[in-house]
Amino acid sequence: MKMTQLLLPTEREAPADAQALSHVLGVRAGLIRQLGAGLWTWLPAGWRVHSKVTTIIREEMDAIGAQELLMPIIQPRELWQKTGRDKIDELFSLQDRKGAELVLAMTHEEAVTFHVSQIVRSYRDLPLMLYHLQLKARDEPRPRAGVLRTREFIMKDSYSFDRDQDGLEHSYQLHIEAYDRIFDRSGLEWYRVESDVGVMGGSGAHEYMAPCPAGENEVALAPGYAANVEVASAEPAPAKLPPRLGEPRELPTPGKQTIEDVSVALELDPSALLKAFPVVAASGKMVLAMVRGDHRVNEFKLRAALGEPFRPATEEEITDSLGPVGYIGPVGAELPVLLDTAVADQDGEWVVGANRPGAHLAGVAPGRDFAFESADIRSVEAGDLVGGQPIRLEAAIEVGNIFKLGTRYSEPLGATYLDEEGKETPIVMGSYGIGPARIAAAAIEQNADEKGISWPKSIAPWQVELIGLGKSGTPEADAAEALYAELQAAGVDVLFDERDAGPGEKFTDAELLGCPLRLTLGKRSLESGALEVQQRSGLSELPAIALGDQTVAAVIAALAELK
RNA sequence: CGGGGAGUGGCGCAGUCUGGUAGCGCACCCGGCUGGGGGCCGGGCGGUCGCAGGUUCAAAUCCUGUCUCCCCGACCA
Repeated sequence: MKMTQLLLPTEREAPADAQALSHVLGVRAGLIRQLGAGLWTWLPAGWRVHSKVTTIIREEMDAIGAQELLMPIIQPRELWQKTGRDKIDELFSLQDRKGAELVLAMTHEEAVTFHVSQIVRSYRDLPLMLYHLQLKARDEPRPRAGVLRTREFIMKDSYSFDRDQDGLEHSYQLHIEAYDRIFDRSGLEWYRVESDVGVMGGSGAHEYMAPCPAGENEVALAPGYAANVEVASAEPAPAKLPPRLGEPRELPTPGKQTIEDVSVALELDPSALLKAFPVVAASGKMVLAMVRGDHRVNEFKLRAALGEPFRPATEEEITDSLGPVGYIGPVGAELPVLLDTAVADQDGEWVVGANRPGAHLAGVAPGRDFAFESADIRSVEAGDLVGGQPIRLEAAIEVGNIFKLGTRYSEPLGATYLDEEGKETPIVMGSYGIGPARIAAAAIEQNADEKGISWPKSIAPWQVELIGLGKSGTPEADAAEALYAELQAAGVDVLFDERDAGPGEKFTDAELLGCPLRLTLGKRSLESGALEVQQRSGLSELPAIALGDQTVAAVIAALAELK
């Protein structure tokens, strides 16, 4: 591609409202432009990146025997009513001219299951894996960070259909292998982490996380361990408890309602206090969840422990059933107490609210002074141990997820088959997503420097950028033109900057755009008889390549050396 | 949805408080010079100041309403 024919609107300055690196550089390098909130156009160079990512995805999905198809984004609402997903706030809704209710698909479980339910009749038709690359639309409450969280985006989603749980495990394992290869080949640093299965149930899920500063998620990492903080479990540092009292003793704490205030007033470490978190479950049951004062309740874990969604209790509910907000505790409470394992597993006495204004109880021992059930309901903290190793927390963006659905969709949509005994059985499903745009954005975030982007070779818009110096008609410009033609003929993925512009402008743009290998041909090159070669990563100079019969072969060899 | 901020030429911004001929840098167009890190000289094009209504002799500027976008949080299969 010749630069003069390319729509590549590079910008010297960052858009004023951009924060995330992938947003700033995506716009400055001329890859993407915004149309509205969470609505982005991929310009030619950016679309090349996107296409390279989707090509890798297709190759690896095909390699595990998945078949590509294409399903509509506009779908009858009725289908979504059958699975109950028509209630989701993020679902875009519309009507046609006849008033028929339609939705814009957020994913395609309903559609693919609908088809499979009609087509698949026998156990002989299974297993089956289907995928497509299609737009998803989500009415996000808050799109942000350029292309990282948008209202419309292309997603690769695949679906597996098996006879039973064992079959699902196998399909799931195939996807793990394919996904590992996809993210490796895309040049990302990534982790496969355990994730929350969410309210939809299912028997297991993993997320693929790419660490980057603009990431919206946090992952807990230790040698041999990686999990979304939503589900991560680790061993906490022990609470720093004062000497035992042997029985509860009331202490006056007027005006001290927060963990911090109470711990300062009593001269205790926050871990010596228990934090009470009253919640009301969807069924109406009220529960007093308790964690250590220095810990935080993890909503995902708590929901899992309760077995149903919940909301925090209102101030009125708290006052009616316990005591004044700021002084509530488990002793004498009429509510079931759900105590975090970090507390339940340590023998000792803690400080809790006395359920009376201006008072706390010290010397309270779980079990002796109040009954409880225990569960892991706290969020891990940096420094907690897993297998004796401290964990660290890192921001990351979710670039893919894999999910064991079970019969969540096959049952409501009637996707069944007849087994060997002629018995009607629901199909066991899995679903697997990847966001190519997020892969591109994560690659920018992970590899950028102060000059611009530094693409992994596999997904760079072009692998090579050839910069021709000197205005057209000069010998050096002619030589550059000739070299470009030879590179093209040899199948090299090359962008040729033959603009009538100054060298500074060309170099700066090349560094912004971030093609892995830069070739420079100017008057100086003709004098020395060699082409200058620089790799974008680290901006380090590589050995010059002699101009002549072997130039193209040498360029291809230099390219092969790059990661 | 709560909090904060912003809409003035393609981009980045000033001007708004204190109403009086719409400006600057970059980009763009023409001519010339320069030609290995966004170079120089000269001449140009381009904006009903987000939108609607109001106040006024006069509104980018004051008032009312409204739309859009961004950031933090909530939310997020």
